Amino acid sequence: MSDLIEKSRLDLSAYLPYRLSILSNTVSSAIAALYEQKHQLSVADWRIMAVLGMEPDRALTQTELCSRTRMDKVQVSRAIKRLLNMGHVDRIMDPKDKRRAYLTLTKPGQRVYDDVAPITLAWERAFLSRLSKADAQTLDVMLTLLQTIADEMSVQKPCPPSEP
Amino acid sequence: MSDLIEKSRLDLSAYLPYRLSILSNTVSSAIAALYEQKHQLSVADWRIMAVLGMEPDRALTQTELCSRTRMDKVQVSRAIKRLLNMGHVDRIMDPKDKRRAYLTLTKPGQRVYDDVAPITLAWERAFLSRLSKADAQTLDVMLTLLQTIADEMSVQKPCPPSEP
DNA sequence: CCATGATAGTTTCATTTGAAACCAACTCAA
DNA sequence: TTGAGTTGGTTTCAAATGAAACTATCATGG
Repeated sequence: MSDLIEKSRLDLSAYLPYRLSILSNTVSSAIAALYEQKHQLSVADWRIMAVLGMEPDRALTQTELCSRTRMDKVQVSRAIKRLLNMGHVDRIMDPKDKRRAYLTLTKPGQRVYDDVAPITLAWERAFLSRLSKADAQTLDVMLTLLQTIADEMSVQKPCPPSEP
Repeated sequence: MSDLIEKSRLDLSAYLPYRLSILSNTVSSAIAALYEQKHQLSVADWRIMAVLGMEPDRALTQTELCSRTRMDKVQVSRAIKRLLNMGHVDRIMDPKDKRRAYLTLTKPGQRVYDDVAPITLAWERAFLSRLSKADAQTLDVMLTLLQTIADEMSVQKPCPPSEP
């Protein structure tokens, strides 16, 4: 039997961070398989498109995309470059601030979005349908809680050695 | 309110695979921070050491390490190379089958293991202590279930076009 | 105005990664 | 035997990644 609490020996297969990592990878790659080959999109590319497609009327800057996707600005910059080349997104300069540009999906980009989004949602729905309604709700609450804890426990960066 | 079941619009922040990915990354990097700088170990390196340290008496081949860590053979090969250079693992040829070699932790490797393993376990314990005992058990069961579902849903590779 | 510093985003460069090719050793059937 | 196919593990090469440096623009205090 397995008990997550009382453990004193490190067994990878029972180790929470490892299990989370395996689970996340399994899920991510199963879903990526649904769009990667078909539309030549990387996970980063699709994340950008997913956010842009969510509110088609609202244009976002790269900085906003960073926080929405939790990717860093270099990743976002490169994904945008690819998406521009593929003609999936459009970029218009902010006339008020020439550093910024607003990004939206193009018509073809919208079509890709309209193809992929339902597929990924269907996957999620199929996945969750394997759980009871109660379990699905528990999972939802649990994930939120776990993320909160993880965030709090990440903040503890080692103090820099005090300067004399 | 959030309901994992009834969704028809893709909202990344409520999307299970995305949430899993963020959570896993948050946890992994928090833990990696505990040993990466201190011992110059990558996550792959540490996984190998964790498995080798678990049963110090038993020597494992790289192939066995692959399945225990769920890393592929290239990753394992490179991690082993680094660990050999650092003097943390020892490799002895199988006299019966010259392709194989058995790997174990060296004395210094053991010392590193004995330093790191308790730290990572302590992190996990601290994390889990934020949950009620009941929640921790629920989490354990849930993770096992989710992994089973994810595995099943991954198998469905597209059928190769039938040959005439 | 101008200097200083912050912001938005890009590029560079060294390192890491992944896939596929590769090598060497083994098995087994003819 | 031997030679066709496997298995265990490594190398190669091109593409992905990350950190840090860089460009360009804006904001602000003097």
